[in-house]
This record gives sequence, C-alpha cells and structure tokens, in this order.
Amino acid sequence: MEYTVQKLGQLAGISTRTLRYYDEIGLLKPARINSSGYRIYGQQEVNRLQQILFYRELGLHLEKIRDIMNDPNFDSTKALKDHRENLLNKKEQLDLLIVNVEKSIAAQERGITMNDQEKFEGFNEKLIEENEKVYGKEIREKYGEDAVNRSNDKLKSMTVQEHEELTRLGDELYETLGEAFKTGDPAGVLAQKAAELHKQWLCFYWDSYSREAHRGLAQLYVDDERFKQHYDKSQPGTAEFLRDAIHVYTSN
Amino acid sequence: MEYTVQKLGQLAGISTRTLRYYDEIGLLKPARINSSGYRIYGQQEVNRLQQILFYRELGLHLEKIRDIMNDPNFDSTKALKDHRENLLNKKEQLDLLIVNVEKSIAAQERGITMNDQEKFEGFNEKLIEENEKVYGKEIREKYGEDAVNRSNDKLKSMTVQEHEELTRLGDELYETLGEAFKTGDPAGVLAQKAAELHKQWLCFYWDSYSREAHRGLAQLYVDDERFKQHYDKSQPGTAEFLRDAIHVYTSN
DNA sequence: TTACACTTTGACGCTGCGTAAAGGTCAAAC
DNA sequence: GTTTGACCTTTACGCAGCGTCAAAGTGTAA
Repeated sequence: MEYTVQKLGQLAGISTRTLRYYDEIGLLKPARINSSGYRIYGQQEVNRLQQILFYRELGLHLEKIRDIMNDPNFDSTKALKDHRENLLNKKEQLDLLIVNVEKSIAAQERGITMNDQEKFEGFNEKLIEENEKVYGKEIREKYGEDAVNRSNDKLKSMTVQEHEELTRLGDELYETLGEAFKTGDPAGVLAQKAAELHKQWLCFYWDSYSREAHRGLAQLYVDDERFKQHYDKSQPGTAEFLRDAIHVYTSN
Repeated sequence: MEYTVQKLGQLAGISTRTLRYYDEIGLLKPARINSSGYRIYGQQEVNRLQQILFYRELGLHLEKIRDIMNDPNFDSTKALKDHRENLLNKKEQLDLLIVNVEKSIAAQERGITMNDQEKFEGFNEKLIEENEKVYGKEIREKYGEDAVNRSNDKLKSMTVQEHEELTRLGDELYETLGEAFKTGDPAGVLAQKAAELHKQWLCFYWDSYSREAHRGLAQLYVDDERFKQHYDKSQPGTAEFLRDAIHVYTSN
C-alpha cells in the first residue's frame, strides 16, 4: 500500500503540513519521491508514523522522538522515565500555580468587588473622608495642608487597578511584617523587606519620598494609639518593630 | 528614585531585554526618555512592574495582563477565574498524560529490556529458531520456502526500535481483540480495528500482503491447536472470532 | 584620553506547525 | 483536446516571550 501526503495524513489524522515538516526535520522521510516530486510513503513509514504519534501524545519533543527512533541503541525506557520526571515537575508547579491563583481570587473577593465601578467610585471618596475624620488633623499639622491635599487628590484619581494593587501591597506588607516580627530582628531580611513594602505603599499616597518623612511616620505609628492599635492587632509590639525596621532601612 | 533598564532589571530580577520587550508591546512604558534616548523608570513603573510580574507568575499571557492593567473596568477577578479554569484543564490533561507515560513504561518493562543490544541480537535469532521449531514445517508447506526465509531475514534485520514497535503492536492487537470479543460482533468497529492491527502486525513479517494469505492465516489460527491456544488463552473462542473479523475485513 | 560598562535599535532564532502564495500534476468531464 | 478541480510542490511569514548577537552611541572613572 502506498500513500501520498494527504492519504497518509487522513489515515493518521494529521495535516499534510505536519508530514512535510516531519520530512524537513528528518523525523519521517517518505519511502521515495516519484517523478513529479510527490512524497510517497509505504507501510514501514505508516508504522514509523504510528510510533512517532504515540510518543508525541506522551508529550515528548519531536527532537527527542527523533533521537529515540533514529538510534536503536537509545534507551527509550529511560527517555520515558526522564519524561515522566519532567511531567511530575510540571504537575507540581501547576498545582502550586493553582493554589496561588486561588489565593489571589480569594484575596480579591475579600476586598472590594472590583468591577462594580459605581460602588468603587464612591469608595475612594469615603476612604478619604474617613481618613480625614480620623487622622486628618494630626497629619495636617505634621506635614502641612498641601501634602495632605495632594495625597487625597492622588487617592481620588486612583484607578480600580491601582487601588487593587494598593490593597494587595497592604496585605503583603501585613503578612511580611507578621513573619518578620517572629524573627525579632528589625535589621533582618524579612523586616527590611517589610520596610521596603511600606515605602512602596507610602509612595501611593506621597508624591515625593524622603527618609525623614518615612521615619517620622514610623514614629507616629508608635506614638499614636490608633495607628498602634492597627499594627499591634494580632501581635503587640509590631508597631515598634516596624518603626525600628524602618529606622534601619532609612539608614542605608 | 529613578532607574535605567539594568537597575530596574536587577531590582525586579528580570533581563533588560524583557523590559525593552515590555516597552515594545506597550505593557510597561518608561516614565520618560532622557536626552540620549535612555529609558528612565520611576516609582510608579516599579509598582506597575511588580503587578505585572505578579500576574506573570500566575501564568497569565502578557496580552491578558496588559488588558487587565490598561483597562480599569476590566474584571480582573473574572480573568483570574477563567485562568484558574484553564489551569485546572491543563492539570487534568497532565494527569492523564502521566498515567499514559507510566503505562508505557510498565509495558516496556514487561517486555525485553530494549537497550541491552547483546541480548537483543541473540533474541531475534532465538525467536526465529523457536518459530522454525514450532511452526516451521506447516508454514513452509503452506507458503513455500522462499516466503518463510524472507520472513526470517526480515526478522533478523529488524532494529531494536522496529522490534519494540512490533511488540507494542502485538499488545495493542491483543487488547483490542479482547475488547472486540466482548462485543460479539466480528463486523463491528473494534473487531475491524483488530483485523487492521493484525494486518499491520503481519506486514512486519511479510514483504507482500494479500487478502487471501491473510484469510488463510486466520483459518490456520483456528485449525492449528497451538495457534488456537495462544489466542484463546484468556477467552475461548477468540481464535474463531479473529478469523471471522479478518474474513469481513478482507471482503471490503 | 582611554578604557570599560552601559545604553540604543535592529534582527535572527527557538517549537510545531497554520496559513497563505505561486505554481506544477493528474484524473475525469466536457 | 482542453478545461476543471483536487491534488501536489517549495517558499516564507506568523505565533509567545524573550535570548542573543551586532553595530553604534553614551557615561564615568582613572
């Protein structure tokens, strides 16, 4: 039985392009070329193609398949075992990924519903009002009217995405800070990471950053009972710890 | 704080090429370009890059990320949920693949160790001897000396790969035949597939195929007790079933 | 001034084909 | 004999996400 590209393609359920490609890379050469240049495949090639597709379904790269099929000395069992290792690694990574994606979804759902634009637009306003009511006076005294106004403007003009990121950053800071606190070392890697995150978080509100202002705010967190309560919520002493970490951070 | 490509790359742990690519596709544009054409990134870009890398780690395509980040109305929770679906599908496929790879490894290990070339080289000889001893006389009588010799030559010159394929084909035939037998219909899809597999299996031994010879062999399977025992091993009546299936197969 | 590290744009390469484009071939129908 | 229409051929771009030259300009320290 002899086959042209299309017939063989139909038999095997693959495209003619695939067959020409396999010829090109030397994976499956036709039995012969007829006088018009047509590729002609025979029974052996059908068998070989079956074997190729078998390995392909197992997810092996074509180059690997070619190695296996061209060299009879090639240890195909070992190749399959290696391949299984790869797949298991992939699976592990994939599982991790899925867990992370689910965490992210949960984090987003714990927060605001992001696509509810109406609610959101009101939300920023409310956040500012709240801010004003609670901390407005002190901050205005400490940093001046202009800075606070600029900060509020920045908050108002924030997009949903930026706001989402801010929330995420806040969460990450909170978590990192919690971990860092357990180490007890404000100069440690984790604590310094927390300080860096805090800086980034700040940069959402401030249009200019200075070490002094950063330190000052850190001190405020300790001095002001309301800030302190926020940070000490789960682990008392966290506000002081953050201040110390920021102190170290701003000294470098 | 301002960053050039390399500084930002080091900060984020990515290459400068990646940053230029992200600029090119409009995913992350620098804050400004300096007089010499250098890309200069600011704090906002660092934040945005963090967000980008966050999504990238979750395995989202850059285009998707761009959509999410550029359009504040974009429902990122939905995007993540879609993405989770994709990942779960991938996981399912991957699990299937792993099972198949493991099956294949087991199948290979049930058979001969393929990379033991020495053993194998002897193996073909022994297979022929065995063949000769058991069936040689009848087959020679039925099909003539030449055909048998050609068949034996073919067997001897077989590569490890071809032999492996032959074994696999035999296994597949055996399984398919078992399934087909349960249906009880020699003209059914499964039985016809078994007949086709049997033909392919034959083509390893025969250098020319004819329907008549195929039928003749099928009849031999029923008439000869030793062949019959081989096929009837697990389900009595299989030899007759195969003969009937081949009869139908060779009539089309 | 020279060396050296850094930057730019431009372009090819990787996998496994899909998808034209531009042109020959073959069998059947007119 | 010719015209369809279904085949076949080679050539080549496109895809994702960069890695990796190459050629040429820029910044800075010795």
